[in-house]
Amino acid sequence: MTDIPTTPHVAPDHERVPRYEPTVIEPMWQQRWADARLYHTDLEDDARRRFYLLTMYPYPSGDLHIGHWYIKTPTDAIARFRRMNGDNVFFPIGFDAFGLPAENAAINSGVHPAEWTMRNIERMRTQLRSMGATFDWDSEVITCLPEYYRWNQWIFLRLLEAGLAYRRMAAVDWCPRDLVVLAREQVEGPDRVCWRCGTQVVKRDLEQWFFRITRYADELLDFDGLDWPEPVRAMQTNWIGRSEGAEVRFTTAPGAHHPGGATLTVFTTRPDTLFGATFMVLAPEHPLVATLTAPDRSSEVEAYVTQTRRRTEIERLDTGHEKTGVPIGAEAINPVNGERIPIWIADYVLSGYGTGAIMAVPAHDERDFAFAKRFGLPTRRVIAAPDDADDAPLAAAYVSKATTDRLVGSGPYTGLPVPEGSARIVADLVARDQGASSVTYRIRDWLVSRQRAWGTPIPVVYCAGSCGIVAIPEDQLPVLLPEDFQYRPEGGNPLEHTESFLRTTCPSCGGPARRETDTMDTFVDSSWYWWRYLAPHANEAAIDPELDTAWCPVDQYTGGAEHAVMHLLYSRFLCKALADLGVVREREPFRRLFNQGQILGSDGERMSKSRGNVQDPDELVSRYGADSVRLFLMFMGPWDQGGPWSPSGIEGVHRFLRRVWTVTLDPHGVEAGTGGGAPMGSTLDAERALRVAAHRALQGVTEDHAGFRWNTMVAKLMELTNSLMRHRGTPVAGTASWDEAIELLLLMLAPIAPHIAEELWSRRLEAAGVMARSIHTEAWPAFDADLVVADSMELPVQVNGKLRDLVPMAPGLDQAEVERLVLDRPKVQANLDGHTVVKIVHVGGRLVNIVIR
RNA sequence: GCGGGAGUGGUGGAAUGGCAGACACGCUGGCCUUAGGAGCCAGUGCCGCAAGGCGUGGGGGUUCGAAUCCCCCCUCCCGCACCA
Repeated sequence: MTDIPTTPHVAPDHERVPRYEPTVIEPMWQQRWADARLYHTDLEDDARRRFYLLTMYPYPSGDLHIGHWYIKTPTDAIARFRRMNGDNVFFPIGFDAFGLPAENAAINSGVHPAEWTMRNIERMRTQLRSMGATFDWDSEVITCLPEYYRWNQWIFLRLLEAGLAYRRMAAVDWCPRDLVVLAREQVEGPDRVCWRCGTQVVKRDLEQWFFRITRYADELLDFDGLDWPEPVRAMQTNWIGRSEGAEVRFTTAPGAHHPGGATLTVFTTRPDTLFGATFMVLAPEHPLVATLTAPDRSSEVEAYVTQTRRRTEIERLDTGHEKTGVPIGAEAINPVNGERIPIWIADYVLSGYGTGAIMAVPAHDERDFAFAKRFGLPTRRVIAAPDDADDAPLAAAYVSKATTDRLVGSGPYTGLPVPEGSARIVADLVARDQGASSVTYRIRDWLVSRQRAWGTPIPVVYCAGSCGIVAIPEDQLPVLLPEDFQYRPEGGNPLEHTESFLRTTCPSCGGPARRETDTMDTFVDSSWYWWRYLAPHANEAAIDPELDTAWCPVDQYTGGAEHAVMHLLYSRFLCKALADLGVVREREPFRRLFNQGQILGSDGERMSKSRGNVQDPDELVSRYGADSVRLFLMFMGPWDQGGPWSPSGIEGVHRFLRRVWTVTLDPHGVEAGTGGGAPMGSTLDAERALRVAAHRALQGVTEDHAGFRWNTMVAKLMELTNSLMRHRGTPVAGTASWDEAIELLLLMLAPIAPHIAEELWSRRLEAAGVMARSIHTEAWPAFDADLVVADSMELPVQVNGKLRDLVPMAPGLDQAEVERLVLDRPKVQANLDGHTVVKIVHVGGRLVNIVIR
């Protein structure tokens, strides 16, 4: 405990107690904290334990909304708590400053994206400061500045060298509204809409830059040692979509129009069903379709391929519609039994997954079953449950993978249990060079090209001579964005029309060359920004290796779950790639991740201007103060849950803070209209009760910090305040015990309601004539273990598990004494009447259960 | 369909094997006020005058004891979805 003397005797005259005016004290303290550089982190300090606390940096839209408060102010409470516990906390902030909204604003209003962005940043800095959060502004990162994006370019070149960045033609998703391609992760929902603007995307064939995230697919599935929420791990795992199975090589049978013998490889997760394959299906885009199609089938096949190409992806992926397809007039030979099966094409087989070809086993696959039924193709059962006959008829596909199932009608494998049969079939295929174990993933390489001007230029040129694609040498970075690009009414990428940018010389041959006009996906910027916070202005390197070693990985990251398969997956990928390149040390960027919930409007709907349910934080701050907003967001429920805004709820926490104010500054006050009702018992007993209340609160609050359980933490502080309020105006007020309780209350309040805690703390210091010092430099107190154990109690007594009585007794009695006291009670006796006591269960002095018959 | 999360008073929620409903909102009554959308006190799960009974989405089970653990089912939210 500290050495603060007893409560100054403020006159119990209400007029003498100043009002709680958060709008006056909050800006004042924010200024003083900034002047004192209270939250600048000395990154070189290795005397204290380091704690890197990161919260997702905002996009500078120009307006901070309540969601920013919901993630950032509790994160600030973590920072403040850890500092009080002696940690050297690094809690930086910056801006994700490239991106489309700035360009859209430029197109609409003519203001340059850089100007729009920097103006918004200026405004948002003020708003962020109004939270009273302890951001270290000295480390601010702004991604649209050359001192940042030149290192995006440097990273790009390293990836290019390592073969982790490449360019290829691909059918990509194009947003017709934003006029950009999108990464697969950025196309959402069954309607295939742009993640940013909600417009339905279309397919286009374009040359694009990719990052080879697929190389890390397996490693990205490993979350070992990471403390991450289950939903995000599940989403990433799902997204990566690892499937184990086998590739099986079929061959084509000779036909009138082709000699046969071509290899057709299929991927299957069910090699155990190979004997049940009754036909084969190729994706309409499969390269062998043209050569295998029989002449008399070609017009129908071509028509189907054309139709497929014309159909939108939505139609094609709609699982509801009836399956379509056509036979191509060729046959494949099943490698296990030499059987000839017909080859079809159908759009339910996707060219981009597996080998773009499947063996169809209608008996054991729902889709194949539906297809076979539609076109009258045969169905052959090859798997049976233990109780089924070998030829039990199938009303639907039997897709069970029960290990007790066995193979039937499968030649030499008949009778084997499924797992063994599967393994034997694959082993035999491998031995005969007709197949191999295989793993397939659903994740695709990360498409990073964007046809936009407000982003990091991709640092390559196209040589007009014979050099081809040439990387800009490292010492010529950054490739600066031109300042004079102009938006054109017809849209498109202005860089394509900016001659000063476009025309350059080839670094290889010195001849004329054209610059790449694609810029990078802004998710590249956000995939490594936390390293840059450590040395935002360093000219020598993107990442300082010593600071990386000292501070990374990030200890705690907080932000929304909406980036589960975008930002959070890209960041893990880039970390692993940079580790392989020797740029950073660790292979995972964020040790512990927390996703807050979403704040809804008071109508329970998503906040939106059109619904008119938006809560403007600035307005709330000017009405209630930042501390009340912070506290309400923490009090409304578990942090990961979010929920609707409640206008009366914030009144409730504001009322609580006023009570804290009153009880601290006016301990002897008595409310008009009450008798000043002194609680029962002696002052000594009351003092002890108050100390017990304070130390129990401290114990609970300390525990709640570990799990970010803000709601119960605030509840405990309310309880303590209620206890103090009950003793206000009694002889207990102003005693040493009272002062201890007040002091603990303020210290516990400091991380979550930093302004009022600081103000009340300073007033107490001043009144006591002690030199001023910030409550935020105080140590987190330790609770007194003797006080938190009960010294008297009411023992709950159950009869057959139902509560029947509460028996007052001293703790520490032995079981015989407890039983005597309990069995003496009339209420207990009444319940035992006419029954036999079978046994009495004692639960560690906390409860007794009498079992009767 | 697959994966994940959740279901408790009028409301937000608390309790993760041991007194269900902490804390707060709202509501009711009272006090005090020139007044108050301020402050203070008391009450508030449901049924019942009471004694008492019932009660954590539904059903079953394990246990001396279940909101909590197990099995089956229902509902809602999120993500993925013809991925072979």
